[in-house]
Amino acid sequence: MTRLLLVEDDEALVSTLRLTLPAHGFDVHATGRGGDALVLARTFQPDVAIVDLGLPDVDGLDVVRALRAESDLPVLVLSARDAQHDKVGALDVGADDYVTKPFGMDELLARLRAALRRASPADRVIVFRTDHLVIDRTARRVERDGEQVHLTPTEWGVLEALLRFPGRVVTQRDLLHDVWGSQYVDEVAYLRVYVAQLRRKLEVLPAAPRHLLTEPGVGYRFEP
Amino acid sequence: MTRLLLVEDDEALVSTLRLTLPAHGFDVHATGRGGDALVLARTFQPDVAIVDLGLPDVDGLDVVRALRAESDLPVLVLSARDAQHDKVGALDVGADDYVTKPFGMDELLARLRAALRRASPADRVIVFRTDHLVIDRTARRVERDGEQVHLTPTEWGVLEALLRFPGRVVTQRDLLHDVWGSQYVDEVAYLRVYVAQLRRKLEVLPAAPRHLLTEPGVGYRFEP
DNA sequence: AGGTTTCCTGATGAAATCTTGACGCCCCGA
DNA sequence: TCGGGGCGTCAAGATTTCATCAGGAAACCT
Repeated sequence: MTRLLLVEDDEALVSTLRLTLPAHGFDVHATGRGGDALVLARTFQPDVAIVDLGLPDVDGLDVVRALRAESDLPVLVLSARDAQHDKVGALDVGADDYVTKPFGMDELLARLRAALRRASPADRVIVFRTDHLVIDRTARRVERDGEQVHLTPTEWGVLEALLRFPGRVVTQRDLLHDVWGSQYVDEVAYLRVYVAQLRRKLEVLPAAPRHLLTEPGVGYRFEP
Repeated sequence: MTRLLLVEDDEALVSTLRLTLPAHGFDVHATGRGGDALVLARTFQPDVAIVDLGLPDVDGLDVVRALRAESDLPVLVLSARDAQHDKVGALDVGADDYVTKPFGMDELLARLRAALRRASPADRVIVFRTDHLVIDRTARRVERDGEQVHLTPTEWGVLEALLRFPGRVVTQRDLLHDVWGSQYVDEVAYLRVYVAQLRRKLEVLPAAPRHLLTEPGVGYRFEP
C-alpha cells in the first residue's frame, strides 16, 4: 500500500480521492490545513504527497518547500490556475509535477505513478553500458562504438522513458504519456516511428534489434 | 473455494447470493445479526466479508470496525443509501469498497475479486519461483530453466489471472471475465487453447503438467 | 528571410496474434 | 458397449499490430 499525504481544503475533492485512490493501492491521509502538513508527514511517513496551492491558511509553495527540506518525498502540486509562472514556481521549489484542476482521475493516477517511479532507485543510474552503447543520462549523450550519436529531443525522450525500467516492458500508454503528454496516449503510430528511428541510430542491425525490443500488443523494452 | 462471510438481514438478497456465489467459487456463510458476525468470523475464518450497513440490531460500521480490529480481512460494505458521508465513513473505518443497492451480480463479483486481489499477499509477490520457472509480474517476464519465454498479451493475461490465487482454483467464468471481458464468460474453448499454449511454453512435460492444472468442470489452478 | 532540423502523417507490406472449427482422447453413465 | 460431455491439440484464415519510408508542415536557428 502506497502511503499518500493529501493537503487539500476542498472537501468534495478530498472525499472523491478518498473513495477512488484506495482502490488503486493508495492509503490516503488528508488534511485541509497546510500548517498540519509537516507534522503529518513526520508521523505518517508518506511515500508521496499531493499539495493544493490554494490553501486557506498558508501558501502551498511553502508547504512544498518544507516537505522537500526534510526528505526527498515526491510531491505533486494541484492548482486551479494554469499560469505558467505558477508551474515554474512549483517545480522550482521542488515539486515533481503540476496538475491543473479540473483533472481526470486517470491523469492523476498516471502522474502519481510517474512521480513514484522517478523516486525509485532505478532512476538514479546515470550511465548505461552495453556491448556497443554508452548512454549518459545527465549529459544526454549517446555513443555507439565510440562514436557520438545525435538524438533529437523526442528520440531522447523515448529512450529515457525506456531506460527508466531497464529490462522491463514499458507500456505504449506510459511511453506516450511520458513523452507526448496525456492527450496523446493513443497515438501509437508516433511511437513506432521513433522506435524505428532509435533502432536505426543505436542498433547494429536495426532489423534484428538486441536492445530496443518490441512486446507486441503491450509496449517496448530496453534490454541492457 | 473462497470463504465469504455475509452479514445481511434481507432474506431475499441472502438467498440470491447463496444461489449465485457458489457458482463463482465462493463458500458462503450468512448471518442476519451483526452481533454474530465476529463470532462467525473467528470460527469460519472467511477470506472476505460483505456487511450490510442497515442491520436491525447493531450499526454496520461497528461490525466493520470489529472485523478489521482482529484481522486484515477485506470487507465490502453494502448500503441502500448512496450518501457521500456513508461512503466516506465506511472507508475510513477500514472497509475496502462500498456497493450501493441495488447492484448487479457482475458488479458485486468484480468488486469482490478486486477486494481479494488487493488483500491477497499474492498481489505483493512480485516474483514467483518454482523448480523450473521464474515469473516476474512487474517486469512481465517469464523464464523457464533460465531461458526467457515470450508470452502474448492473452497468454500473459491468463497466467496473471491464475497467479492471483496461487494454489487455488479459478473458475473458467472468472478467468474469461478477467481476460476477455464479461461478454465472453461462456467461451470455454478460448481457455482450452490458451492453457494448452501456456503449458507448451511453461511446462517441462506439457502432457503431464505440474503447475497449470485442470480442475474438471470448474476451472484451472496454478500450483507453485 | 533563408536554410536546416525536427515532427507529424499516411501508405504499404510484413509479422504477430487471435479466433474458429475440426478431430481425437478419456471418462462416466446409460 | 455405446454415446455424450469435457478436455487437449492443431492449423488455417481473419484480424490486429508493426516496421519502414518519405513528403510536407512546423519549429528552430542564424
